[in-house]
Amino acid sequence: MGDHPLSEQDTVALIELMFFAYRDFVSDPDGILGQYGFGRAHHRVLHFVGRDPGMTVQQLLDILQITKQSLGRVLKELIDKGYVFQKEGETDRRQRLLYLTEAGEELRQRLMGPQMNRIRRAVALPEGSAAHLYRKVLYHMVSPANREAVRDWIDRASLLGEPNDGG
Amino acid sequence: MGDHPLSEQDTVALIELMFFAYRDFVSDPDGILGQYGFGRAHHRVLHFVGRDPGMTVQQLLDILQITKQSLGRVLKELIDKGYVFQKEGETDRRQRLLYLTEAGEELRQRLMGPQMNRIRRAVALPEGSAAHLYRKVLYHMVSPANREAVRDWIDRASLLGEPNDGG
DNA sequence: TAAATATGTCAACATGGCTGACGTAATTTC
DNA sequence: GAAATTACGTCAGCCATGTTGACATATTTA
Repeated sequence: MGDHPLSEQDTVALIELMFFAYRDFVSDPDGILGQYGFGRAHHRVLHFVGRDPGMTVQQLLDILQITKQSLGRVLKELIDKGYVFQKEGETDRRQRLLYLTEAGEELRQRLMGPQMNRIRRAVALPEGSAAHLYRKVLYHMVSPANREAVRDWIDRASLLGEPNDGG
Repeated sequence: MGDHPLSEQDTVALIELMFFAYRDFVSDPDGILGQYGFGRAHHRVLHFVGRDPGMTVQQLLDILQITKQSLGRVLKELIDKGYVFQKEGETDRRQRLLYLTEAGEELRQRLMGPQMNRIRRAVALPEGSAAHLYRKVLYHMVSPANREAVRDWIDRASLLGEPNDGG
């Protein structure tokens, strides 16, 4: 069971579904972002900073895997418009620890809402453990070299646990 | 079973895995594309034209959901470099039906290879019907308004079935 | 004290989206 | 048969977001 590889046809269908699903998945927040003059890059920053308040700029760069120059632009805009603020590190004063303002956390929740609904609907299938399998499959889609970082992130962020949600 | 919604934590983990997985999934072909002076947009065109040879420009636009101007640029490059060619429609001579050249089909296969491997590895889990569930979940990630088009595409392309592979 | 680290910034460039406008050939409709 | 619509192409300019390379500053580490 699950021993022989997936057929060519089924595999191609999954490749294409990856394209279609991601396309629609990221379309959810786009309309909202437009109202603020933001783009997807801003969304990513809001999301990850909100998940791990006090993270360093370097940690964010590692997660996003973009250059600091790319990050710089969107981060500056988010700070200027009052959605993110920085605090000097206590142990290491070179660091500029990242936090969301109240407006930032509100926006983050607003952006996450439709994506959570979409995920929940997609996973709410009759076949029992769809969510578990789906998660496992997506995890194995991540490149082996990145899996430890991703696992660490998910585990850590889960421990931190939506700080502004559970109180 | 699967009755109550997914927990906040689990849902957020899936949202993030969607980001990480897609990021790495599309990274596979990027290196190859660079050798040809192409980008992801070229890949999409190669893929879908190869899946449905003789498709019209408008059909391709509907699949990709981009403007004809955006498509125009990459399509022109693919034609100029000899990976795609056009044929006047027989019943409607306004149409420029799209086909891959041999080089185009070769490149398409080369780009698809690592993604197929990645999908197969990700889906080859002990839990029996992982592939089926994963596909179902991804399908339900597509916006309802787009599901009929996506289902039609997958079904039709599956019927056409990788023309340059099975003979 | 010297080297490495964390961060910021300036400049230039590439990709791939977008809108708006215009043109041509072919088909369809009235 | 004239008019409207359709399929496609193209020019021009704009925007978002990625890139590289270079340089500066403050702080920590060796």
